[in-house]
Amino acid sequence: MDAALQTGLEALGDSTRMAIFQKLSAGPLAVNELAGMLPVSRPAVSQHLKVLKDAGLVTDRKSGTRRYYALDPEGVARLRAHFDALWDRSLHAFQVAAEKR
Amino acid sequence: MDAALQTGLEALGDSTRMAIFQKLSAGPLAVNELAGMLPVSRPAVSQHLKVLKDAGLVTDRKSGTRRYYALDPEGVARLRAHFDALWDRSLHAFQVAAEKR
DNA sequence: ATCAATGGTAAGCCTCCACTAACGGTAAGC
DNA sequence: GCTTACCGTTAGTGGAGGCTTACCATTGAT
Repeated sequence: MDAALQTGLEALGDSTRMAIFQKLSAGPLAVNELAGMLPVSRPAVSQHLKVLKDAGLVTDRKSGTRRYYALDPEGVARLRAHFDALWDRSLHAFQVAAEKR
Repeated sequence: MDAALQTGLEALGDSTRMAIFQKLSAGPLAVNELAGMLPVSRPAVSQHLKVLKDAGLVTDRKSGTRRYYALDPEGVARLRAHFDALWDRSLHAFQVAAEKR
């Protein structure tokens, strides 16, 4: 199958990680700020961010004692391409089946 | 948040369900046929199909003793729309952040 | 009516993983 | 120096869910 697609899916499959992703889609945020918006502790957020970073969906930038996380547009675009291909294949197959009638 | 997006994500987040989705993208299949292609038992496939059906990604059609499952183009299109909106928001936010520099 | 084929469901097990608590580490301010 | 703020990591735990086994229902064939 497609490893990148599967990795991205598993990364966003968890609801908390998806929430983090949504928050970051509004702009960069520090770990504490993220933890303040979510019903989980700060270490949990840290761990989720690690997963998102390993999946190439997020980048981090250190600023003083704080560390800001932001979406990685390259990783997002790559994942989007995989999804688009998946949708196309799926809907194309349905189109063929419909015409065969 | 967006419940439909979250439901669809959790549905496809599992690797086995994703595999089922991929198989069905080639055309309708019966439960036994799906189980034969996958390293899990038939009941497991049935349970996964139930989840996919509840998420609106799959439809079932009874034919004799067999039950054929197929992708639901409407549900797929709906999920795709949510994803597209998510990508757009994400990349737009990055664009804004880049111009602000 | 009996049997085979197909599949949905229940119960139980077991693994995985999300989460917290505790610790250590680094940077800024006093 | 000391303290405060912020963060990553580890160890341990609890719960969620994926899987199998067993059972039952339905359909079609003999």
